[in-house]
Amino acid sequence: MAEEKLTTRAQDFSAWYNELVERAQLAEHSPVRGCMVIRPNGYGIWELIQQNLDKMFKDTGHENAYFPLLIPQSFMSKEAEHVEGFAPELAVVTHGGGKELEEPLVIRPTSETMIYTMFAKWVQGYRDLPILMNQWANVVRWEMRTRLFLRTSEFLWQEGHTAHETEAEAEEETLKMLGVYRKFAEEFMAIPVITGLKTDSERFAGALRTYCIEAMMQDNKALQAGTSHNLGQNFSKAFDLKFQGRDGSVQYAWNTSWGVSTRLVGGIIMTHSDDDGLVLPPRLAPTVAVIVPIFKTDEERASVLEAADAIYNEMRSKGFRVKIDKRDNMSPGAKYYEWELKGVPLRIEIGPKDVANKTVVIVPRITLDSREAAKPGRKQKLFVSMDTLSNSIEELSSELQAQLLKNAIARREANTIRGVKTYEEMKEIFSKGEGAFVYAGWNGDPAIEAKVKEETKATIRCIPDAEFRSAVAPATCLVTGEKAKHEVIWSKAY
RNA sequence: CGGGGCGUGGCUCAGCCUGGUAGAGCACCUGGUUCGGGACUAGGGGGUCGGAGGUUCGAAUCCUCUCGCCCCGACCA
Repeated sequence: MAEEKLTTRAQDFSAWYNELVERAQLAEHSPVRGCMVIRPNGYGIWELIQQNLDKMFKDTGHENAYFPLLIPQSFMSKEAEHVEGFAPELAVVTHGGGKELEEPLVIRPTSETMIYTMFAKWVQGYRDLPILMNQWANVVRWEMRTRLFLRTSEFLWQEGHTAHETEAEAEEETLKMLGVYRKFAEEFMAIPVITGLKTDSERFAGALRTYCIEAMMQDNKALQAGTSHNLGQNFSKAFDLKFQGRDGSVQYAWNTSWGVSTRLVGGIIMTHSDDDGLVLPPRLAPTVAVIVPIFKTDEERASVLEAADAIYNEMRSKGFRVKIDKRDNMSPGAKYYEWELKGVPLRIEIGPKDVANKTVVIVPRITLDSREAAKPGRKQKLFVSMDTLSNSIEELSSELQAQLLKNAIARREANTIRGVKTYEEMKEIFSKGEGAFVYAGWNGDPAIEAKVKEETKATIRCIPDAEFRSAVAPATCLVTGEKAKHEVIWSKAY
């Protein structure tokens, strides 16, 4: 017995998450309060997120740039709501080179103020628009309570910033990028998301409207996985971002900003992983398959390693992210547990019998409905030919990817409650720990939203887009009984 | 910032009440036997007990102060 088992999700979801992140060597707490060190296993996931999202941004016409970490404090206060929203969580640099600075510099919590200052210099006429830009960066928000990946004082993210000639164009861009996020969540992270509009209380400080993608974690709490803001002319007016229009008049530009962060890694963990450890969607797994050679005698060792190496080299040359585990101080069983903990989607076992048969055994990290069921209490074992191994890896990867999304959708639907009749009923639901997504009518009054938050800890995650709404829209506000203005989703959230 | 808990080899923790300058399991190193679901065995290396001050012949242990971390709450991606 080497390692003890993880705390299970049922025992303590929060402890399960923390143990998993550390034991799978994704990240750990740094010597600096609230900041995390992202280890290679975790950073590899982020790198794949970056690569794939970056391609999607470029395919939609955006370019990357980089703006500075430090922002003059005065910039922050130019937009009234913005400063109010971010002031409490700013880290401020007051000294440089041993001397007190004339004006303190804040470490960016987000870069609107710096970026629109620069955009203002670059834009004179309508022909200079649109500007479609993105940056990959770190930001700092001095959070009171932190959790690895989900909320840390410093985090990595991308922030897209655009400037447009018209309000309609800005709105189109805002929704387009929300769509990109949704596509990425579903196709790469295998996380089903609900798109929708934030209420005023959850809106980005300084935005006209904030749209979001919301996902349900395994404890039925919501995770805001990405946001896309229509900033209107709030920042262009604050930063004097003007252009001369087609009619000759001077106008303020229309801006959008949108971002996702390393929080997505936390979302992937909390959506798919199980009591054995991390489960990763193949498309974002730094290692898609690990080869474990098995042998007893020296002769077996030689032939098995030769075959395993051949397979390894062939798969690498074909571009598969595979690893081979040749450690000789560990039994195969111990290796299985370790790679399962680390979330590798496919395990390829190769022993003397396989070498003789020109086959390997592939064990998928989760059960695939598309394959023959395993014997009770056992894992699925798939015997595949060495000759067609790359096809098998491709097929199994996409089956596993699809299975994860399917499982996540099923779980979300099973924990979604529509048609709640009374507020008491909803209170009852949220008092029971498990949580849910509760669809209900709302009269649009922020005071009601605040009251419910106070009494249940649940908040309005979003006003869902049409495709997510109930077939029959709730006619009345669940709390007041007045005519409902919107159907909204209530949930506890991270 | 309020409430709770904790700082002792890399990790998890015991020792503290009833002071006598450290101990276990895991991990690590070396050898042998093992290896298709968490191996066994023999030997070995590594800590001055978060920090500072105090009491004492003597402090991981008692006292004071301090720093940090974790959990719960208010705030948030």
